[in-house]
Amino acid sequence: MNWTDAPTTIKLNPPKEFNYEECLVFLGRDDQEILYQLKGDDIYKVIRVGDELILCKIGFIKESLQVEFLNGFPSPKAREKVAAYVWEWFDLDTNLAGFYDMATQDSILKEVVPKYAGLRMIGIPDLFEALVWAILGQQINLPFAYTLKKRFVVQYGESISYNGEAHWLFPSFEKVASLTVEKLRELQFSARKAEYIIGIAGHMKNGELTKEALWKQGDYRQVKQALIHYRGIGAWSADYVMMKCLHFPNAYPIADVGLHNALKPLQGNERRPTLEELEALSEKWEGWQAYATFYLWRFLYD
DNA sequence: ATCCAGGAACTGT
DNA sequence: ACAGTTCATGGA
Repeated sequence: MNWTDAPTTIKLNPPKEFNYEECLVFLGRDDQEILYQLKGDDIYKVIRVGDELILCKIGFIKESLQVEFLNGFPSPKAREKVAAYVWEWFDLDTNLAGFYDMATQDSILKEVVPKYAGLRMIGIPDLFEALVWAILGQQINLPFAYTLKKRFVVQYGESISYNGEAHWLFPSFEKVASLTVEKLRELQFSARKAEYIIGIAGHMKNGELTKEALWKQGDYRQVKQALIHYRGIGAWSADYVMMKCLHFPNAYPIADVGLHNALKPLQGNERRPTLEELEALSEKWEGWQAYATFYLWRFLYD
């Protein structure tokens, strides 16, 4: 992590392949988003460090990501945690040169990837949030999934007020673990999704399910198996979480409808790609499946 | 009205 | 192992 520290503002120096505007396009893709707000070219987001809720204003000035603290003066340790969070959120550890090289040789990616040069994998650093979002997104349209997320966050998350506006934090797994299915049904969660989410929260509350524990499982296949063993997490959700939260470059949600829909026109087809075609693409994209998928989602948004 | 959503578990063979 | 069924509700 390449950053400079100061009491009220920290600066992150991103790698060469970084385009803030492209990242903003992705961040602004849904106006129902509640876990951050865009105002002009600035991003407002609350980040939790221990018991502290730190409201940050993130912008891009002089080739640096600048994070300004709006509610008080976090300790040096807290500032470092915030820097690490933002660094991870924008996936600034990945060197995209290899991906861009590979894309120039690929008949599909070469039509897509250069258009969004500098777009990073905008992640979900919080594991509970990533798992819940994967479950909420299963088999329902995206606008409705955002509606459910919004209700969930407003009902069970914390917020801090700044200039008359509420800034929300994702609910804690401690709190969600003790909810009942009925309480989530009130938000129009299906009974199944409610069970899955409460169950996942319980596994996180007892400490067994953490990012570190998952990484310790070993390679891609082992981590994926470990995730799938939790009720409510199938192959698609496991890959989604490994892509957006655990930073596996070869995570590949092969059953993803968005991925399929993006590939349709790029392959010149009316039909969706077959499983065989998707597996062949995965081999061509080996080591960069997650970024390929992410850029195809971005393509879909155009 | 009908089909599909950024699927997954459950059931029966 | 594999195929069919059920869950649930909003959008097009």
